[in-house]
Amino acid sequence: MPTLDDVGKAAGVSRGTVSNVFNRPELVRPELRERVLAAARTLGFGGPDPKGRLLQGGRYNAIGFLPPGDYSIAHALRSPYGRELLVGAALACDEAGATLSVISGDTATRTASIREALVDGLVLGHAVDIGIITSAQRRRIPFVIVESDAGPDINSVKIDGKAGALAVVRHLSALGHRRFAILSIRRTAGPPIVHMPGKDKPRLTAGFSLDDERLAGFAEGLAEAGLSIGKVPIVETTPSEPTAGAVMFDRVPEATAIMTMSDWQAITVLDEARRRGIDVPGHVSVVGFDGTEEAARTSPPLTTASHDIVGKGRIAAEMVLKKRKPRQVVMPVELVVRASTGRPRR
Amino acid sequence: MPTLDDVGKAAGVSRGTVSNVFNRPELVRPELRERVLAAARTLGFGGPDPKGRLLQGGRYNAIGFLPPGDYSIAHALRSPYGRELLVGAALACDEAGATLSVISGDTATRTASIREALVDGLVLGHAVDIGIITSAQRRRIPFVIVESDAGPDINSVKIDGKAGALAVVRHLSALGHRRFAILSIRRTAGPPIVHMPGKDKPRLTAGFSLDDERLAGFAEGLAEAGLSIGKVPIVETTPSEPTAGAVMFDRVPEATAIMTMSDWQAITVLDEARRRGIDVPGHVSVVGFDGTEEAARTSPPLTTASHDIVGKGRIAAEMVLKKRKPRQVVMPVELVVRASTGRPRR
DNA sequence: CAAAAATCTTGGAGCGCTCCAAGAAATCGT
DNA sequence: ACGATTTCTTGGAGCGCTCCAAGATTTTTG
Repeated sequence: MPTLDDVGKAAGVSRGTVSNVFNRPELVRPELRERVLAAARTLGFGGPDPKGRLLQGGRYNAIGFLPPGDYSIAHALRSPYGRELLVGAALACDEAGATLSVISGDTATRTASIREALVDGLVLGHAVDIGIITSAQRRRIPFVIVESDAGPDINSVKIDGKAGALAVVRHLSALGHRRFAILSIRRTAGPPIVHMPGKDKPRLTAGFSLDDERLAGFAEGLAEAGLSIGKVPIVETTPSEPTAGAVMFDRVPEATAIMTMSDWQAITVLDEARRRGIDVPGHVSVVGFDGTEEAARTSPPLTTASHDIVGKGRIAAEMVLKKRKPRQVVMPVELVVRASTGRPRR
Repeated sequence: MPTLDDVGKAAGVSRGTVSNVFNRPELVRPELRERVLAAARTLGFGGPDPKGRLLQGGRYNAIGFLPPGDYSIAHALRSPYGRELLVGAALACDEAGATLSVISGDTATRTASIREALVDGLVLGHAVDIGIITSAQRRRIPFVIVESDAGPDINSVKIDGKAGALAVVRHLSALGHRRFAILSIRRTAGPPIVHMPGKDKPRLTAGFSLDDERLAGFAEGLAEAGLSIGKVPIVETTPSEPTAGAVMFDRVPEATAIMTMSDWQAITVLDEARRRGIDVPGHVSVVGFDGTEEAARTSPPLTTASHDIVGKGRIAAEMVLKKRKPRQVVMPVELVVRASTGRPRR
C-alpha cells in the first residue's frame, strides 16, 4: 500500500503537501494539487489511511451498540423493541455523522469487543451483565445503559416501568378483572419457567431493574385492588419464545387477564389464542408492553404500555456522542387502550 | 490517558513488558505480572489503546454494512428484507468474532464513510450509486455488492430474480389470470409513479439490475401467455410507501393479479384490500417477493417468490471477511404458494 | 525595485503500540 | 563452580498520519 510519502516522492512534493491535498485542498495551488492527485492515481493511492490519522489523536467517529438481550443478534434485530432501539441510535449517529458498530456475540466476545472496539462510546442496550459494565468503565469511554439505573455516575436512559405496569393493572382492574397472570422475561436462554403461587416461591428475576420495576408496578396495582402478586402465576420466557402463549393457556387457564413485559410476548399469546379459538378480549384480555408498530396491527389490536423506543435509542446515542456529565433520564410510559382488553368473562 | 510507558515507569519495568502482561501474560513471571497489573490499576490504565495496535499493522476486525436502499436507515432496519439481510451479515460477523459497522446517512455521508470507516471490508446492501462502488474500489479493501452483478472482478451475491419473477407469472397464468399489474420499486424518495400502458412508455427504472431482472422475468412469463409487458400497468413506489395499495386499486381496478417486488409492498396491498373490503384472492390475487417471515403471517398468507435472505447476508459478509478472489454468487428463488393467489374473478 | 505581506511548502515531532533482536537473569548440567 | 541453556526483559525501529513552526516563494505595496 502506498503511503503519503510515496505519493509525495512520486509527485516531487513532501508528505505534508500530499496530506493537504486530501484534507485541505484549498491550501494547495490547483496546479500542484492536480499533479499530486495524478501521482496518487498512478500509484493507486486511495486517500490517507485512517489508521494513521487515528493515532494522531483523532476520534473513531463511531459508537458501539450492544443490542438488548443476551441471546443472539438475530433475536435483537427481529424483536420490534430491539429494532426500534437500534433505529433510534442509528438516527442519532446519522445526524452526528458517526458510524454505529453493532457489538454482538456471547458475553466473552462482547467483553473483548468492549475492550477493543474502535469506538468513542458505548450504548449498552441492556445491563445484562455486571462484567460488561465494568469493562466499559475500565475502557474509560463514555457509555450509557438502557433500562437500568446504575447510579448517578453512570449515564442511563430508561422508562418509568413501574408507572407503566401500574397503569396496566389499574386499567384491567377497572374493567373488573380479578384473575391475573403475568408473562415475564427470562433473561437466560431456555424454555419457559412457570411459577405457580404457593407451589414455588416466584423467583422474580433479580438484578434486572427492568423486570423488577415492572413487577413492582404490577404488585402495587394488584395491592390497590386488594390482591397480592404472590397469588399471581408468573411465566418467564425469553422474549421470542414461541410457546409462551401455549404454556400460558395450558398452565393458567383460569386467568382472565394476561399482563406481559413486551408486545412481542403479547403477540405470541394472541397468536396462540387464535389457534385455539380463544376469544380476545371476550375470554381473556391481553396487554402488551412497549407500544411497537406491531402492537397496533394485531387482531385485535393490542392494548399496551407504550413509550418512545426510537426516542430512547436516540437519546442514549446522543448522550454518548456528545459527552457531558452523567445523566439519568427517565421517560414516560403511556397506556394505549385498544381492543385486546375488555370486561372479564363471567 | 496513561500509556504503556507510564505504566511501565510506575511498575519499574519497560513498555514491552507491560505490553506482554496484557497480550501474552504467560510470558511474564506471575509476580512481575501482578506488580504491573497493580500499577495499571493505580494509574487507571484499562489496557492497551487499540489505536496504537492498529497502526502497527493490525486489522480493524470489523466490516462495514451499507443497508439496502437509499432512503434512511430507519427504512432499511424496519423493512423485513433489510432486517434479515442485516441479521445474516451480523451472524457471519459473530462467528468470525468481527464487529459490524452500520454505515448510513445520505450518499455524501456514505461516500465519506466508505473512505474513512474503520473496517476491513464492505458489504454494499445494494448498488444504489456507482459513486459508492468507485469509492469502495478506491479504498482497496474487499467488498461485495448485494443484488447487482458488477462483473467478474467484483464480489456479488444475488438471487435469480428473473427466474423468480418468471415463476410468479407462470403460477398466475396457470390459474387463468390475464389482467396483471406490477408494483415495482421506486429507488428515489417520492410518491408513487404510475405508468399506464399506452399513455406513457413505462419508464422501467434502468441501472438497477434487481428491478430490471425481475421485470424481465415478468415480461418473459407474460410473453409465454401471449401477453406483452407493455400492456401491463406498472406502479413504482418506495418499498415502504403506505399508499401503494390505494394507488393500485384506484388506478388499476381491472387487474385480477398484482405482482410485486417485495413482501412489504404486497402486505401494503393486502392491508388496503382489507380496508376496502376487497376479497383476496377472490377479487384479486396478490404475490409478494422475498419470502419473509411477515409474508407467512398475513391474512390471507402471502404467495411469494422466496429466497434465503439471511443466507445471502451471511454469504456476503463471509466473502468480505475471508478475502479470496472475487466471486459472483447467484442464489435460487422458490415460489411459495399460499392463500393470496387463486383463480381470477369472472 | 526593494521591502513588506501574503501564500505555499517543508519536514521534524510525535501519537501508542507491537515486533523482535539482543542483552540480562535464572536454571541446569557435569 | 563455571559454562551452556533456558527463560525473561529491554528498548529501538517503525506503523502512516497530522500538526505546526519555520523556511521558501510569490504577490503586493510604497
